[in-house]
Amino acid sequence: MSPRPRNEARLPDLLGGIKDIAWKQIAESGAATLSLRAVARELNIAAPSIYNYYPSRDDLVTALIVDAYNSLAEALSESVENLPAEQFPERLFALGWAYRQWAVTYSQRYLLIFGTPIPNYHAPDEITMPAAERAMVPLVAVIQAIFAAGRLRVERFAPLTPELATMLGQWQQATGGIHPEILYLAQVFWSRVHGLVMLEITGQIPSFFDDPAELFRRELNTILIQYL
Amino acid sequence: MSPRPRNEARLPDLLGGIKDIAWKQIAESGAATLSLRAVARELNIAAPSIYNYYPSRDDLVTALIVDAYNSLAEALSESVENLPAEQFPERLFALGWAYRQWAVTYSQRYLLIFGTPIPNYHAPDEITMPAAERAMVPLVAVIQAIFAAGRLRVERFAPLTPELATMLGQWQQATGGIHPEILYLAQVFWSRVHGLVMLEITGQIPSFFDDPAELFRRELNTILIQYL
DNA sequence: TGTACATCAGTGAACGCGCGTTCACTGATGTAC
DNA sequence: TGTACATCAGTGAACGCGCGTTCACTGATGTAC
Repeated sequence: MSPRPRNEARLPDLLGGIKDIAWKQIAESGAATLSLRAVARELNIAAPSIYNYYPSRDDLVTALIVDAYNSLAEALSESVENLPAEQFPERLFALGWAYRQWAVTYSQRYLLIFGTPIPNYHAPDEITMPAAERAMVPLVAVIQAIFAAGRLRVERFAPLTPELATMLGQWQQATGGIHPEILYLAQVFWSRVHGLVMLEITGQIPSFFDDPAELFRRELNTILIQYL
Repeated sequence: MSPRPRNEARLPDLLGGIKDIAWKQIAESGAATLSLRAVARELNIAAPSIYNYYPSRDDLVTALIVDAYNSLAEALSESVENLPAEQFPERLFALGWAYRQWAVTYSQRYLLIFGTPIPNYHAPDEITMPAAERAMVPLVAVIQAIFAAGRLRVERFAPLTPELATMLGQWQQATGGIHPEILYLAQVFWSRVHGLVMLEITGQIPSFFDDPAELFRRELNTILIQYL
């Protein structure tokens, strides 16, 4: 006797609906206060129903985190897909700009993946880390292309210490041979963009900056001058 | 009839003790889960006693935030106070290094002031913002000294757009005339340092970096090459 | 085609928990005379 | 010096709240014959 298939038509799509409402509530008051009961309430559903879809609150949070990384990865990919491959500065700028754009638009998603870890929640690394790595792929690809074209001005950076070279070597092996300087520059490009975005999202940019985007634009342009 | 003075000797210093335990608990499990009852429990004190010292949980949090900013400001000041005034690169490096050092040592304090805002807590800007600005003073001072010595390589940065110039001009007025480029460079120096530190503290640096300090060192040295 | 039956998504009550805050109190302390 | 008294830091009980999770259930659905 085969198990009866779910009657998809009978009921609203709860699997998706739960996540939709969860995102909505996260957008309103942050991930730390996300509660199954509040989600159920807004769905006009009994709280235990959610357990038919997610075995626990933490599993729902994990699913949301993965979705957030995928959403970011997609935004980054899209930002460069229509730019000619050889327009290096434009591509790098577009990535940085899209990163901030996504972060500002979905600031609570951004904080969910990059902010203070949620109390009493531990992300399962084997699920969460691949998603995080995927989000970095477009950036590494763009920098790799610049490097391959011989346009990356590596000499403008402080020399690689042996210790750092060793660590980057390990990373190189794991990525199937991407040049250490590419990995390094991707990492620090990310950290520079991340730093400004994080300050903006958490409200630490002095209020004189009516439009933090201008600050961001100059920083990105400075990065271009420095990298290429 | 004058009010009776508190009997300081009779009891332990609860005003300080409350904060000490609060810091301890924040260090253990983060600021988001800080609870008056838990603090009282660890102090072997009835929970309502705390209300003799702080009118509400939020006021305690505010006091902690101010302390955290002061602690950071102090660490930054100390890092440069024994360096000769004309050793510009060393001073800038020391500031960045001390920033990371403080952040790594007191990561939960760092997250308290720079991480995801605590849910259902709103910091009173008039208390919190001056403390935050004070923490920036040593950095601005060092960059100002470099600028005054004519050693700041402003031409290496992307040109100032009119919009950004206007915003920096407002900031300049509020600071009593500090040159806009000084303010700008202080802001982006901070954001670069902050970006790497934040990634490290939230566990986003790839695990291949056994010692993220090396990553940080190269970034700081690169900043020095670029700034001076 | 009709009927007995297995499935299982959703339910409502309940458990135990911890929280911030209020309230009337109590009892040691220091003061005024 | 001794005593009546005002002070007020700390107390214990209580309020109302929301949470994650468990449990036995129910009833519409689809299936096997």
